[in-house]
Amino acid sequence: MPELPEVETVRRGLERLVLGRTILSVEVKVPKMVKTSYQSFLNELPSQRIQAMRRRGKYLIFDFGQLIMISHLRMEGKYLLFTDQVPTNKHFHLFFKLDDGFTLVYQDVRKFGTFDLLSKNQEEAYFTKKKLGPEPTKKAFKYASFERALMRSDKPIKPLLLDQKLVAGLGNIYVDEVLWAAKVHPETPARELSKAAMKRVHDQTITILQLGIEKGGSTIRTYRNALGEDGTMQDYLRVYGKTGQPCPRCASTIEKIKLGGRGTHLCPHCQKR
DNA sequence: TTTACTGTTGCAGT
DNA sequence: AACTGCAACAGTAA
Repeated sequence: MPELPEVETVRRGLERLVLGRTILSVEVKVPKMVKTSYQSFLNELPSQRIQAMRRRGKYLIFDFGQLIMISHLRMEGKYLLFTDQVPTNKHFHLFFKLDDGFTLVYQDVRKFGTFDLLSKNQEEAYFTKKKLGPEPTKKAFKYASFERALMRSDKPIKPLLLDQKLVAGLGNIYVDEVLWAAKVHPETPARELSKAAMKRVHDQTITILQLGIEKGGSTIRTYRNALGEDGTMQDYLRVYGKTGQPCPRCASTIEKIKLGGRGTHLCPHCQKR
C-alpha cells in the first residue's frame, strides 16, 4: 500500500476501530517479519492495550504506553479487521485477537513488512539510527536546511527525495507527482537546481502529501475491505501511471524512464534538466 | 515459458 | 562516507 498518505489513512482507520482494545493473543505465521526478539513479541503483546495509534513517516506505531510496536507495510502490507470467523488466506501472516471479539489481521503478499516491539524510550533512537528526516509539514520540514542539503549533493533529485533522510514520507508515486508539479526533471543533480526550483520541490512535497492524506490515499492495485483502501487520490495523479497520455499542463506526451531502478514518470516539456 | 515490473528498505559490494 | 545494485517475496503482464 503505502506512502505516507496511505499509512496515515490506515492509522486513522485503526484509531477509529481498535483504539482502546487489548490484545488477547497473537499468532505469527512468518516469524522473520518480526525484527526484534520473536519470543518477546509473542510473550509480551498479549495483555497490551492500544492506547494510541501514531505514525512517523511511513512507519505505523501501535502505542501501548510502556511498549510500542512499529509496523512497516513496505510494498503491500495491509490491515484487515474481522469479526467472528477469519477466512483462510495464504497471505494473512499475523493475527491479533482483540478483547471485543475482533481479529486484526496483517496481510502482505510479498512478506516484506516488518514488526519491531520496543520500549517507548527506544523509539527516538530507532528513527535516529535510520536517519529519518522530518515530517512533511510546514512546521517540521524547514526550507533552509533542505536547501543546504540539496546544495551539498550531486545525486539526482528523485532518489535523494526517496531515501527519507531529507524528508519522510515520499515514495515512488508521490515523488513523481511532486517533481512534475515543481517542473523539475527527476535526474537533475540536486545542487544544480535553482533556488526557486528547490523551493517549489519543498512546497509541493508538503502540499501533495497533504492532499494525499485529505483524499484518503490512493489505491492503485485494488483490493477490497482492507483498512485505508477507499482513497481517491488516484483520481488526482497527474503523471504517475500516465505514460503515453497528455501532460495536464502542456499536452506533451508523458514519458516513463528508469531512474535508480525505479519507474519514473515525467513530462519531457515541463521538466527539463 | 521467460523476463520485467511492482506504492520499500537495508545490506553488500566498491 | 557515499554511492550502486540487488535481495527479500509473490503475483501479474507482456
